[in-house]
Amino acid sequence: MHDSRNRPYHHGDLRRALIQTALDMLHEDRHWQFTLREVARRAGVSHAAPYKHFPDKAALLSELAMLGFDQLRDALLAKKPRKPGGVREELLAIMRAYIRFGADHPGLYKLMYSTEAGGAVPLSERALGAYSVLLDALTRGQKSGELRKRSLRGQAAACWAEVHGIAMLLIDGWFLPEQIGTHGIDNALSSVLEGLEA
Amino acid sequence: MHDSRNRPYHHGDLRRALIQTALDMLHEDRHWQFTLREVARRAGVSHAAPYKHFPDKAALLSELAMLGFDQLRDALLAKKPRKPGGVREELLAIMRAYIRFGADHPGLYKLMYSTEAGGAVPLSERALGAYSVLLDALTRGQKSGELRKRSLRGQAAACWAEVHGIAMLLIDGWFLPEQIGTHGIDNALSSVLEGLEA
DNA sequence: ACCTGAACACCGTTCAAGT
DNA sequence: ACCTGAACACCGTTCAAGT
Repeated sequence: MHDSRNRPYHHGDLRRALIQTALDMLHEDRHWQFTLREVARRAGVSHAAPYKHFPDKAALLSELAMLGFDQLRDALLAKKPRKPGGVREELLAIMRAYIRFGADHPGLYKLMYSTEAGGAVPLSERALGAYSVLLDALTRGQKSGELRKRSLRGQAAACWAEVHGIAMLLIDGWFLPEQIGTHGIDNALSSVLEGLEA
Repeated sequence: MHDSRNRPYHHGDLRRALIQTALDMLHEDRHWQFTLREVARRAGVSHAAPYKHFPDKAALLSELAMLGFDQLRDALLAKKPRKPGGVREELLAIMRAYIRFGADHPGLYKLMYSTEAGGAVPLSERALGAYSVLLDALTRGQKSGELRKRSLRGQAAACWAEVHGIAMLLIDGWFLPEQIGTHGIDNALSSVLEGLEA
């Protein structure tokens, strides 16, 4: 009962197709409350087919979250100024890129941080990839004397919480972009950075 | 088919009982993914009974979120230092109380900020109650000259995002309390405040 | 006025059976 | 090896019927 022209019984790469379909839905809906059956439907397979590639729905969500952290790391690395410049500029660029990633991928971003979704082990290897971009910049800042030589973890926590907070508030509509704007966000980021500077 | 001794057919105050039961479950489970049927079960009524008091599940969640913001406002007001003191001490106390509220009521806190849950209008009247505690302190700080005379909204955004970020990261297990600790959190808060000071 | 029980259209998940 | 279709135990929601 399948269309033998362009839908063979064996899908070929259903695992990848399911992931891509889910990513599309994550982007359309701005949240991760989609059903596994709907993903299967859009991928053109029966609702039982996904279970041959993922043990359960949580496993698919977890996979998506890990891919999200990879994308986030890449987004942060891409925004690193190529010219030497000050560490402050670099940190600002990283934090802006972080917030933009959240605003651009609301569903995926919320999934990445939701324990209900995947039971992803906090600070798993994949999340550390993105985190270490921030940590590296702070380390350089302390070495060059631009930042106070305080606990790296504390400084990282301050930056991370600020960008995570801004991203979440933006995504959930608490910061109206036309009210707070890029200007207001930059002010908030500057406040945090000034507190770290020597 | 009901127990006529202590469970009359007419519950009496089922609406309040449903809210209290849901609050209990929110506290037990650390998230708001409970079922309405389970709330009804624990309240000792049929799964259809809640619909006589709330149009749908979202309405109950919305009610819980609004009560949460009231509680948050009370928690912030309770922590205001009674003696004059500096605005910095006052802001620190407010921010610490905010984070503690989130850590102490993880399920309720996440519900309050989740758009998926209630479709609660962002910055509704009830949320403004808590927000204005922060805004008032910042206003006093600008008037007394302790804080730079910049955009109030920007300063509030910086503080709010920081405490919201810390609360969310704590709740979801990204900040291990034994690793970051009260010390690390205070450092993060100080970084933000120093950026606001004149 | 307030609550129940059956019913409907969904889920996530399992499993024998098909190709 | 990979997918389907029926089945099970759940949901949220509705509605006629009971008290």
